[in-house]
Amino acid sequence: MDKFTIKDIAKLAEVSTATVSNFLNGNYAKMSNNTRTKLANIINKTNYHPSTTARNLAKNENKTIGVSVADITNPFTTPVISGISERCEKYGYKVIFTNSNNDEQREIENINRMREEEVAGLIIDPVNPDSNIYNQLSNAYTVIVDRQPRRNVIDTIVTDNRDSVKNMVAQMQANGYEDLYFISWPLDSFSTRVNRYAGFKLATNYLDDEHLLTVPYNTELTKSNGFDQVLKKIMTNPHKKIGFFTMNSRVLLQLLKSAQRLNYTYPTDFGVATYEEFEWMQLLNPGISCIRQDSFTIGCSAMNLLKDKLETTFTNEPAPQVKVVPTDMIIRESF
Amino acid sequence: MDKFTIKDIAKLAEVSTATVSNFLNGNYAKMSNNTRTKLANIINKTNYHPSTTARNLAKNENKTIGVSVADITNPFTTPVISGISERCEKYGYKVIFTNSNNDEQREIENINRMREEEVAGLIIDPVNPDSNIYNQLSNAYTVIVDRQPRRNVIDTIVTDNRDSVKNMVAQMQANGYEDLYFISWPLDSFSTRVNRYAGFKLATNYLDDEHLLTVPYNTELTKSNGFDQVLKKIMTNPHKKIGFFTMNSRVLLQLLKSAQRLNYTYPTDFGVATYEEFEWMQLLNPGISCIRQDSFTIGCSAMNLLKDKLETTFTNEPAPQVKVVPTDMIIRESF
DNA sequence: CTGTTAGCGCATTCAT
DNA sequence: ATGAATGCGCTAACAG
Repeated sequence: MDKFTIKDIAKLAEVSTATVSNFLNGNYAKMSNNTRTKLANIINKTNYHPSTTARNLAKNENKTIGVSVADITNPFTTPVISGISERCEKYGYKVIFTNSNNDEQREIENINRMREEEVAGLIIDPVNPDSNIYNQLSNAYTVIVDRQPRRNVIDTIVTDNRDSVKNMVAQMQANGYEDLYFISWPLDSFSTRVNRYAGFKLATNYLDDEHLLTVPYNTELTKSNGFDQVLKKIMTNPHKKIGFFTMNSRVLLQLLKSAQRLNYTYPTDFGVATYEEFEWMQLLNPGISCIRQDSFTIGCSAMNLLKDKLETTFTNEPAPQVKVVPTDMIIRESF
Repeated sequence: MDKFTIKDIAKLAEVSTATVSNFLNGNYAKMSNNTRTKLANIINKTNYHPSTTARNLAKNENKTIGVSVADITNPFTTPVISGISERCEKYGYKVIFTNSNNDEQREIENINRMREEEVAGLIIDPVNPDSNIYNQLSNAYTVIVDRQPRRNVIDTIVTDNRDSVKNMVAQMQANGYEDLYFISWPLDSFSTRVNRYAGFKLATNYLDDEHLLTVPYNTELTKSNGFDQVLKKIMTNPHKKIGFFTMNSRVLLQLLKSAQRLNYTYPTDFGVATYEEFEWMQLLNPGISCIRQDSFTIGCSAMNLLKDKLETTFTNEPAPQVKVVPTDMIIRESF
């Protein structure tokens, strides 16, 4: 590629490198209009571009932020990345990505690698938000998205998990559904799942966990995994209108597949609603009521917040905050 | 973060910075075993990490590669990125991402920005592979994926578009389907679409384009856009078994939605197969026969190739090649 | 307004 | 086997 340096430009323009540097940094006050236009011309003609590497070294700063995502194949992730990228571009940051592939060890390595490479800030979609690797990270330069740590030491951007579920389930109740079930992958301590379930309990007032149904994570849809039995048992219990809320679209897929095998249909035999919305849901007839989360906005918010933290100097560090991004409730004909 | 430099380490170990540098670069031959272990200890204890920025500047190299994707929300893209990332990690490259959002202008800006930032190489999933921006790029440091330029000047990794469609359609013919249609977004000059259609014609030997049905790009599934009429007309033509091949999953969605509205079902009223496979297809009953492409491998191959190009010095530049990544044909019950 | 100069953190001859 | 010196391309005082 081009081999021009600031020296070459200085020589061509018959000025010093300092003047060129000033020009590059927009300090036009420090030069005559004459040299300013001359420089502009030369730089334009030579197609010269300052080396970011050298610049970073000299200024001892690095305008790149590092992103670690838990699982890039998770459809939730893509819009988040998209939001982050767009923001970074706008703010003049570069962004480097790593994928943990749901592997906690891998995540640790990735984060460490990025830190060693002196990124200015970190945005993390954590595999396990309660991992203690985050304790070594400073809230001054990192933001967590999606999954929320139990002990909050770092700013976190999450979607409205609890209240949106609560509202949707309340809606189901308003439509006469009395026997409600929350279907989810194992809750473990994933805040997304836990909070969605919390919303469910808030609406239903169930005291125990009898209405929490779990299906195994990442299983083949073609196999029943015993869920068929569970479903069958529930469905043969005829006193009340039965409704299901699924924790995400892949769980919904499990439920529908199971129902298909057992020949149950909605909204006749049961009502259903889900967290998440995807294009393929439009194929389903009747349409599925769902909670649409705005992942793109989550990405944007994360970067906005990070930029603020990076570029403002606080006299005293503010307490870590949790920002909740609102969702849309889409009502269709599934209950 | 840490403020240790190579000087500090040198001082602590009572050696010169040169020795430390040699240690860091694995030139153990140039020092005694004694200083080697001493250095190892100190570096370990101080948690010192050399500055990649300074290193890059000194060596005048930059181990990061730039990736430009046409549309990050395209489900094809995610596994490609995943493959690239994984490879980069393995080979010790960093990777920076940009999203063109299907905007050619934006893509140009992104690519230029990355070039200015002195990335070592470029992997491009192009918005418009025939754009002349690629003429300014050297085949020495760039690889194109997915969409294939008509005039090939840069190495390209694509999925097996033509032959896999040909084979699938031949399969449909073997099952007795005689009136076959290829449904696609407008072909324009997108190589993916063009090549898939070429495969279709190869199998069917249709001479004209009467059996090419196009649906508008990115439309709401809930609207018919006139496709319902087209479908209806075809379906009322009863002499032969009718079969459809859809160019990708989103087009499949269009077809199925339309069929749903008109109350046609497969494989009774028509047979169908599609390019691409996604998880939600498992919901469809009967199952849809499809061509599964290995996007992850495409990403890996792209990075493999790029690494080769970057790290080997050619006496004479080899001619640009097109690498075709094979697909899987999944036969289910949709025809 | 413009030029001189001393770093930024590291790699790399060339001596010793 | 080790060290001193020089430079990578740029920025930021400080002089003038």
